[in-house]
Amino acid sequence: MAREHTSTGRREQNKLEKRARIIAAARALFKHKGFDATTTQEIAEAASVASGTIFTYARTKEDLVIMVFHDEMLGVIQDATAKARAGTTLRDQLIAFFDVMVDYHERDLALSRTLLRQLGYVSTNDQRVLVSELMRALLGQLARIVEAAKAREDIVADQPAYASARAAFAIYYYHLGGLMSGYIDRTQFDQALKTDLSLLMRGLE
Amino acid sequence: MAREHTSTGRREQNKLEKRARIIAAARALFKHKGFDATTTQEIAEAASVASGTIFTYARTKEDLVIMVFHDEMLGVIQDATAKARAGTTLRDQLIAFFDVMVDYHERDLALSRTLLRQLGYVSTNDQRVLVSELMRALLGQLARIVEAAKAREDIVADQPAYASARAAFAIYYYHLGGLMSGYIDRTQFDQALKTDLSLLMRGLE
DNA sequence: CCAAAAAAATGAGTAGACTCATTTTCGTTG
DNA sequence: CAACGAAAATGAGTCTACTCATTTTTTTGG
Repeated sequence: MAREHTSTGRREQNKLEKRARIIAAARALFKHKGFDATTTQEIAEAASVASGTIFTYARTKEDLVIMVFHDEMLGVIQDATAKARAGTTLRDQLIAFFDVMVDYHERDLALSRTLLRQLGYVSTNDQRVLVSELMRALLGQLARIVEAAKAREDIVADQPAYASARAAFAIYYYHLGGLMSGYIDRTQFDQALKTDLSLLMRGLE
Repeated sequence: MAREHTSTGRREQNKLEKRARIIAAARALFKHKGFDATTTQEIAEAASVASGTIFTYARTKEDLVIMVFHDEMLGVIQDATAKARAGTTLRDQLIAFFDVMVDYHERDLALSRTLLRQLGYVSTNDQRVLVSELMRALLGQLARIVEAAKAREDIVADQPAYASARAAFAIYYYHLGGLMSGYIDRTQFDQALKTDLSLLMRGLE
């Protein structure tokens, strides 16, 4: 018999459960002891699998960070979207959106730093898929916000919403890196984001 | 007697020479065998120092990548600036500038990937100093290009040049990450950069 | 239900980045 | 210049992420 691609045989079930246990264990340990101080052995123990099993689910220890974030971030994006709705101008909506994201990252700096590091160094295909999914969700929401601004004639309609969302995110991402690496503090971050997004709104010409 | 801060006693000389040897050895080995395949032992041997000595000059193996780039990148920024002069509009100048940078990164993808990774994860103060210096040089040149565009009334003069340079760089940096991580190819990169910089020029409003 | 094959798990072993107690080199001072 | 203290170099040892040959579990086809 031909199986569905996403089958629910015992094998698939076990894999899913085990994967969930590993991610949960990694999340708890990373938050409690920090990324560096947590060993893959500890994660394996906490997840009740052998040490080698970790590496059939994540090629590297860093991959685990991406997995942990993947789940959480989708929720954060939703929160950010909700918060953005309150704003009146597109610029304020974008700032409100990114504000929620930064608040999230500031809750666990060390871990977010590891995430940012990993986002710029995708090594496996599984990882690429997870990151792509996150980025699609994030840019999709931003593009929707931009579309709404077009509809109410807050901005001109002749620019593709997706490119606008991307440019805004690029600006946010750059300053987030500065904040996470300690080049600037939160006040400077807020200021820089405001300045540069205003610039994007008005244009240089 | 009070010594100059940058003294040239034998001790300082030795340190500078040794540092130069280590960086040269690291550069040669990284280019020849790749970052991962090069061991710190090999670098130490090639530089004629003991294995432990490496770590008095670089806290981690990744720090070595920053050191290697620091020297090279200053030259690349000069080349990029020269190339940018040929352009007629600010947008074309920026594209020409970034073009030189990307060409450079494409010559050794694996190493540039490691660099990008490290740029987002500064761990030591020495590293922060080197990166800050690079960024200052880069954004400084970009700001000068923007200033020139203001002078010839290519763009309006009421935006701070530094913020404009920063926003343009943020857009470049975001797409560079996409290129280095394999989410997009060079053609898509060129297209996206063109689109998003045009957006920055014209503004959303 | 029973091989046989395929997929997944296991954990002892390996490799290599990094540490640190000790040794060596250099600068200073009387 | 000799003796002392400080800075730098050393390399044997540690720690841990990751590998891989073997074992266990699951599926499949007859």
